This record gives sequence, structure tokens and C-alpha cells, in this order.
Amino acid sequence: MPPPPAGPPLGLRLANTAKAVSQAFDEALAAAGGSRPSWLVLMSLKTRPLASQRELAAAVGIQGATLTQHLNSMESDGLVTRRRDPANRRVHLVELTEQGERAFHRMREAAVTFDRRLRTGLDRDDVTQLELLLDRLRANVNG
Amino acid sequence: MPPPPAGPPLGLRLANTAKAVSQAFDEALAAAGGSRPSWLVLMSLKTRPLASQRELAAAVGIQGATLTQHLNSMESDGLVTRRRDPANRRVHLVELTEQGERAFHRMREAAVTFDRRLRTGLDRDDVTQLELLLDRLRANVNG
DNA sequence: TATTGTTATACTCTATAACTATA
DNA sequence: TATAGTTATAGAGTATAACAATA
Repeated sequence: MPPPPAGPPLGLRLANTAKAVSQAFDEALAAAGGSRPSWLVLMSLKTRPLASQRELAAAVGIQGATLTQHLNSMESDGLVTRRRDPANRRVHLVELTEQGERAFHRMREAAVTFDRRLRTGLDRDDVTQLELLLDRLRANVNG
Repeated sequence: MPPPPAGPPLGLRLANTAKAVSQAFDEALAAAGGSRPSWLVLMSLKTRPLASQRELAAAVGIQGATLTQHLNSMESDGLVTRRRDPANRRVHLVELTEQGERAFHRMREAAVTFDRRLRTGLDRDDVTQLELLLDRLRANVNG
């Protein structure tokens, strides 16, 4: 069994890289007038516009009550509206406003630009390899 | 120029993986009675025991005032002591107590065990490759 | 004046528990 | 009773600004 390699442990290196990348991404989103949670919410809504808030929270990876907080801000910022589903009045349908659509497009552009920057100097094989390795790390901690 | 690959963008995948891995690591540290900031502080202190708080904050990657908050908790938990440097009384020397030493060893063991789990099924080339790719991502956003 | 560190305060993201409305 | 969502509250981690102590 080989000894572990030198330098900081893998988990710490991953965390440090993710921190640096996430900060840069958050700055890019902020420059486009957004934030990470609002971006994740808008992206999920554009993917499945009719999701209930429960589905939406699960898609974003947060609790329902946490989602409510973000939706409150987004609604008071005029990005989304909530109305009851006539078919089941317990369910609130979340929909993008015109302004929400524009915000989504601005953030998407920022995200695409950021991802291009992130990939600089990586060819397709590098990206595939990296994604594969990341998936294996996740499997190792989730198992 | 090839189109970007399908699926979530690279930055999002990195963030998601890092979130899952970080949560698992935080749980492992918590089970050992620690937390991420206290682990980073203790690790930095063991590496350079005489660092001033400014150096320490920089090593951990946080602001000086933020470090003070963590040191306050750690001091009231009996893990560290602060005393003025006789040579320059502006500087506070941070030192581990006996209890701090024991906490460090518990957390280190948890971290080593975690890293072993994280590497499951990865050979040394995989790890090297992953570290290389992470470094390139970081360089891309820092540049 | 400059440097080191602390205190006061606040922000963001998150969570849990108790609640309301609906079924 | 069960489900969808909200409100109230709290906690962790972070930051900035104003301050005290020291040089």
C-alpha cells in the first residue's frame, strides 16, 4: 500500500479549489445582479416551470423553509410570482415575471462566460476526466 | 471550436461535488468534536506554532476579525491560549493547550480516515491527475 | 501615524419548530 | 390526519467599521 502523497490532503485541496472557484462565480453572478440561490432557483424554474415548491427545493438542494426565504426576496425584487394552483390550492405555482426572465438571461450569460473562463486550457478529454473523477469522489462520500 | 459538453456546467458540478464532500467532512470533524474553522486553525498552528494572528488568518483564508471570533470560542473551549509577545506587545501569541493538542490529534485522525475514504478506488495517478486539474481550475479563476 | 488585534454589528445561507391553509 | 407552504427564530460563518493598545 503506497503512502499518501505529500501536500495537503485531497479533501482540503478540493475544498480550497471549490472555495476559490465559488467565490469567483458568486462575483460574476453578483456583477450580473444575481446571487447563487436566485440563480439556482431561476435555472430550476426554466428547466421545469411547473414544479411545486417542494420539488423546487429538492432540485436546489435546500429545505422548503429555506426556499421560502429566497422566494420572498425574489418576489419582492419582482423576479417571480406565486399563485395557488387551482387544481390543488395547497400548492403554490412559482412563475417568472418578465423581469425574472431578463434576470435569468443576464445570469445565464454570466454563467456561460464564467464556465468558458474556467475551462481555459482544458481540452474536452481533460473536462471529461475531471468530471469523472469528481463523480467518483462524490460516490465515495455518499456511499 | 467544439460546443460545450452536455449536462450541468463544470463550475456547478465542481460546486455540487465540493458541497457533498465538504458536508461529509464537516460531519466527520463534528463526530471528532471539531469544526472546519477550528481544524484549520489547529492545523496551521501545528505547522507554524509562532505565527501571529495576522499570519494565522491569512493561512486559514479569513479576515483577522473573523479569526478573533473563532479564537474566542476555542479559548473558551480550552483549546488555545493567547498571550502578548514580550518582544512586541501588539502581537498575541496563540498556543495550543494540552486539551488543544488532544483535540488536534482527534481531528487529524478523523481527517486522515476521511481522506482514505475519499480516495477509495483511486490510484495514485488518478489523484495526481485530479490535483493537477484542480490547480488549473484555480489558476483559471485567479488569473 | 502605522500596526495588531478586539468589539460591535450585520449579512448570507442555512436549518428546525410551530403555525396556517387546504385536502 | 396528512400535505404544502410560511413565519419565527436561531446558528454558523463571514465581513466591515470603529475602537483600543502598542509601536
